[in-house]
Amino acid sequence: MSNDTKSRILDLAEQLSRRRGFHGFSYRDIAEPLEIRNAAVHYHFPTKADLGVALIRRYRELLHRRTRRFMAQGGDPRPQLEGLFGVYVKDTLNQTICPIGMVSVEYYTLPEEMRREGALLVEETLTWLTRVLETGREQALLRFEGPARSRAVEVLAALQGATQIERLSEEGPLGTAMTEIRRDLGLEETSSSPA
Amino acid sequence: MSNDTKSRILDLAEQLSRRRGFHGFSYRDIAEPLEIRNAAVHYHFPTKADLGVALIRRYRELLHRRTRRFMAQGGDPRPQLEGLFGVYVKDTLNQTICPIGMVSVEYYTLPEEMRREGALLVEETLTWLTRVLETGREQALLRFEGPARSRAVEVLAALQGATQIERLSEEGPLGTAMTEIRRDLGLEETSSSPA
DNA sequence: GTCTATATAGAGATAGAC
DNA sequence: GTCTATCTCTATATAGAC
Repeated sequence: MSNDTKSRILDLAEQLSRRRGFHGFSYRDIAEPLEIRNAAVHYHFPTKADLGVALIRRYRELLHRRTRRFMAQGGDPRPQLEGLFGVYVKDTLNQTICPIGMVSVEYYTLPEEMRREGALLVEETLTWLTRVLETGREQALLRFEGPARSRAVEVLAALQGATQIERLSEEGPLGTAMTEIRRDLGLEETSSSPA
Repeated sequence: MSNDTKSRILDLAEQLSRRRGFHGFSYRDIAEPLEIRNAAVHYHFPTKADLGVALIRRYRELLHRRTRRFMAQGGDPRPQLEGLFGVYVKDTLNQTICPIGMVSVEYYTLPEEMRREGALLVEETLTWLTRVLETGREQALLRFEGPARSRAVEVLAALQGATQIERLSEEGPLGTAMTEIRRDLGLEETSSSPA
């Protein structure tokens, strides 16, 4: 069915844009592997801006699905945090970066609506992460000073930056950053990611 | 003289690439404001790859000039650290990001030699920053646990990420990140950047 | 919903005169 | 060292048949 084609376009476009940047892939790069024509892609997404907006919007919906339960009824914040780390680890395995980094770097060349979607993604991510950190501190599972929101900003920035630097360094900056973040939050090293 | 043209090309190309990404500007964007022709730019930089490599190499040389004295004979590491912060603050004022972020995000679409230059820039920055942190700890001016190199990775990643997120958030993530970094390093808040 | 065919614009790059 | 002129390629996008 056609809905399937639309999803496959989105899947591929998301991978390509997060690997090569939004201007680093073309309709041809979408059409060829899917064995459809250029015009078929335009049928589903008339302009590239439409495609870009759909991409980020879908990513936001994924975030909502993953965080809804915690936002509604709380719970152990540690798996939430490790889940976030896992997203970035997966990105490095896939040679991708998170959409926030993509939108940030190409910001001034992107259509207005993509910028807005990117801003919403940042806001929603920070709101959730702030809640995770605050809950962890209340439950004495995390230990840190200052506003939880500020910590959330630092953690998000560090994860995003480290995932990008991963491409330019052989020493595993993401793993290093995660270790340091855990340390900053008073989280003892567990099974994964030894220093 | 022609040398002047070459410098002006580099100046403009650096600003454009760090504002819009390396694929976000064209020879035309260089030629027009400088009131020269497309071909004149190609005379100085035959290919865009040549231009990109020259850009990062020049940035590396700037880093060397700024850090040479400290690397040679040490000194107070605090102005070094604040100088680093200042670089990122200036970036947000200029609507630019550091070249590491640019190269990282567009990595898989960039010519091999630009990738290598980016990797060198990261390595040299981390070497210097590690030395700054280590020296600060030895002199009891900074307080943190774990390897200085790991801290350096986290700090660099956080600054890079925060500078990017600055474009997507109104709450001043870079200032927030700097405050948190200072806190993590046991640096008391001084004049600038209140929480 | 997908196709063929094509319009239009812009990119990076080069030849050769001055 | 800079110019005019042009080449080639690729991009996004659209018209209209099936």
